[in-house]
Amino acid sequence: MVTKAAPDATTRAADRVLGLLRVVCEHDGVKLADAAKELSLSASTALRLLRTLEANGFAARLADGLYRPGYRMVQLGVQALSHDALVAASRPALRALVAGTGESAYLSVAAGQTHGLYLAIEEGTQSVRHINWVGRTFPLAGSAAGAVLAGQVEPGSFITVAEGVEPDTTAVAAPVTAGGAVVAALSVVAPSYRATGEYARTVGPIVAAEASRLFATPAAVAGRTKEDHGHRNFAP
Amino acid sequence: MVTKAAPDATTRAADRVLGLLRVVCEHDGVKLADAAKELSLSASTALRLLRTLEANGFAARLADGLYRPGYRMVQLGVQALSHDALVAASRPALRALVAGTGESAYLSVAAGQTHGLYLAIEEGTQSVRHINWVGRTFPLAGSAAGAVLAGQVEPGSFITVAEGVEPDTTAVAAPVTAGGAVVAALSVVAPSYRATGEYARTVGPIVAAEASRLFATPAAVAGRTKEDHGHRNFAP
DNA sequence: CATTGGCATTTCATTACTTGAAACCATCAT
DNA sequence: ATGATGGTTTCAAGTAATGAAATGCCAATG
Repeated sequence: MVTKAAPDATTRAADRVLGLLRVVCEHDGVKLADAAKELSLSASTALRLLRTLEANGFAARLADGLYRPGYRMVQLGVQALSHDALVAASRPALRALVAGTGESAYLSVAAGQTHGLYLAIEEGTQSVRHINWVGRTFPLAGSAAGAVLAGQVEPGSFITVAEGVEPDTTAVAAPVTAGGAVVAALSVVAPSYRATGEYARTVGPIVAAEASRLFATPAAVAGRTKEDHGHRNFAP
Repeated sequence: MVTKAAPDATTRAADRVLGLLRVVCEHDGVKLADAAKELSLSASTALRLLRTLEANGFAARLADGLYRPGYRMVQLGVQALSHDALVAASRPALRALVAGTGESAYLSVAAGQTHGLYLAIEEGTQSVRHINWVGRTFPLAGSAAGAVLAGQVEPGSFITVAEGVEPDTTAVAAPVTAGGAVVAALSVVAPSYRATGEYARTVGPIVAAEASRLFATPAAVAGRTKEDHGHRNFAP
């Protein structure tokens, strides 16, 4: 059981600097005035806090005057990623999907109301394969993984989307659940020219099985079996 | 030119909460008393700030009472990673290394005084290949990439380490420089049984060439040619 | 069972730090 | 030159942040 933080026991200045950190990371370059406006802060307050982020390496201000994530964010973020239970648990499943289908396999989670985010990737083995990267975001609307993350796919089943948010690709996705909640999507993406005929009917059950198995095999979460991942929700 | 933050223009509470965020992310579970001690804060102050991190999703306190990185850290961290100029620039080089050697290729940066961190990975194409993951840390001492990051390898050349920090592997690494400083290491890691005879003499120059080329080809940093990466230093 | 030690959490008086409005500065377009 | 926009600095006010001390909780031990 995750202990809940007391709702009123936060520190205002700390809240504010963390809010700015989120704003900076969610934009590919944000200017002072926009960051301040987004959090309803005065420009001088936002400037001071952004300077604090800079001094601690969490943000960087480049020549164009825009603030971007600093090296600390990358460093600590990917370290956190590598220790993440969901990502660790997904690795065997992703490898199995590549081995079983030859196509690229992904783990993704919701990131905000409208987008998802790729957290873990195993590339396919074919010469022509879908290419992707950790950290890339995609629209929930119109994508197979998006439908899964929006709760539109029953656990144990799968969805196929051809020519969804990316041209010339066909995606098959299934929900990863923990404690009855959808916490991630497991998906396989192939060039559409290869995803013909019985493709979905062949690949779908494989993806759904791996997704169902993700938190059902104690060995897949070795060392962390006592944690209740149902409370690990990546959506805000 | 990166504008430097004024050294004395930070906000104390914000500094402190960011320091705690760093501490939480650098440990695989830290307890309140240790986090407080590490930053010389009183326990009550640390508790309040850790609760602020929790409330904002940057930290999570699980049943064992230890604080760990929260979903926000993973989410924003990997988004920052995906937008990172160094990682973006390395992608073609990593792919070229895999295409040219068949072995797994990595981009890594220094993370602290004693360790490095894998930021980008392209897996080799062989059935038996080196396996790794984004966010994994490795000791600088005794590793090929570590020697590079410690400045022990001339730009344009390479280093080979057999049976270094990982058994049964041979690593070849070369420095990525920007503005005259070593900002990252590009490396190829193979099972030692394949890295025999002329392996290093064949692979070394390929790695060194790709590393040298990383910030020398305008096309590799499309859209960001105006930034001076020499000031983008990932080491603390 | 009671006691002890270690750690977490709450309380509260103090004041230092945070804040935002206003003034000032810098840049660019007309 | 002027005006608009955005960034930066200044400073007075008061509240938010703080840490010491008290209290609570839990596990280990006798």
